[in-house]
Amino acid sequence: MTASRDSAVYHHGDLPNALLAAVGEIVEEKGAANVSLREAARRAGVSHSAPAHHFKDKEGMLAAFAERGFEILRGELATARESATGGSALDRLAAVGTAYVRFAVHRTPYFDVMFRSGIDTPSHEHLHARADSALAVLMGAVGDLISEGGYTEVDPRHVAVYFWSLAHGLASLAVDRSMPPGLDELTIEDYIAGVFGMSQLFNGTG
Amino acid sequence: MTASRDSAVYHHGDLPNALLAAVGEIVEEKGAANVSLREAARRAGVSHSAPAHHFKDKEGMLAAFAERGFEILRGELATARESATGGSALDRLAAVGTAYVRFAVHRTPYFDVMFRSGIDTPSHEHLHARADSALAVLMGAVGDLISEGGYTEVDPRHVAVYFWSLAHGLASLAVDRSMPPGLDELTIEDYIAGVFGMSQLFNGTG
DNA sequence: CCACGTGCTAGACAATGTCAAGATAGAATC
DNA sequence: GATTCTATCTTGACATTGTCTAGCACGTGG
Repeated sequence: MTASRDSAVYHHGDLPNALLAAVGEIVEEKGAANVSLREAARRAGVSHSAPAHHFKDKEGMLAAFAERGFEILRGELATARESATGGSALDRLAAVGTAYVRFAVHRTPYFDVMFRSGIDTPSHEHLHARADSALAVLMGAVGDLISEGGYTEVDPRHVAVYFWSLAHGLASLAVDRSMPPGLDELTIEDYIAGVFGMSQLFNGTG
Repeated sequence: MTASRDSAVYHHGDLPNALLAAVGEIVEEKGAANVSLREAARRAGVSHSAPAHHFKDKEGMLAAFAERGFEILRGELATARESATGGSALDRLAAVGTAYVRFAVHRTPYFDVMFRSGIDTPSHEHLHARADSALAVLMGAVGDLISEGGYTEVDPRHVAVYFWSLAHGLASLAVDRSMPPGLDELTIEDYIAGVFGMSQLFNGTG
């Protein structure tokens, strides 16, 4: 309310949010590789070097955007896990994996910046923490499976990486729309169901 | 021999290759996001706009580099598949998946440009063909599994996407060095063995 | 009413992608 | 062997970008 005077307001009011919103638009329109500080500034209606005051540099702005993405992802993974409380640990794990892929598909700009914009996550402390926090939901579901299923012969770390690989891989393929040739006739949802359904084969061991 | 006179040779002799080699160096040193036409030209010892003559534009150069990557990948996948001829179809599939991940780990610059540089693969006809060609090896191994194992209740397309997701996901995580927190004590090879070993659970169905 | 700091602007610089125009050398043609 | 021809590369220019330095605007506290 305060900051919507016209155009030449000196103090924007909420520039960081406006800039991150602009980043989202740009990624959607032109891809993560074509985000620029100046374009974001233009869309927010501020001068070309205003962004530098809130984010250290270009990578800083992308990191802030990615941070927000990890927060959302964490929320969606947690929701999925909880809403599958009734089922088995495997069901819950599949639900988390499904939510992961859906996040990538429905919030592609976030996914792109988070994983394929070339930003070095570990070097951004805050971002790194948020990423771990989102991942912790998956790890928790894996922990459930291990303890509940009594998989004594399987290394829990392998199970964790297995599910994350599956989810992340399917998400990447889906976002790239690079399904194997002749296989793009099925919808993403079909593949999600198929791929995570295949993980149900875990029941075979014990 | 002919083109290694000194520096000021007008006709380089093999500029395209020299440029692509330079791209490989740059990606390794500064990441795929920081490749530039001019830097590549500098390393090849030619003028700043020489690359444009061989590759339409920056994306064209990256596409050519990615093309080369898909050729190598195809070769390594095919070799893996053949060298596991003795084993079961599932063994062969795991061997192909393993080779995929190893390619990503050992030839990271290629993998980065192929999958995370933001180039739009489908829009580059030649590149698209090479990508499909590499993928065909995986698809072939999946076909073997289906026909040999008699999996009547499973959609072959799901199996294909399942294995590709697994391989591509693990490859991405490995390249990003973003194993779940506390899980980076195992080597990539451990995880490759663990993850594809877990696929052996397929034997449970049939 | 005046310092004062936060939030932004203004101007400059080197680097980049891309385009237009020209130079150079080796092959083709006669 | 001289003359076109063509692929290959150079030079110069321009708009755009990231980043740096300096300065301006405005609300707050004295």
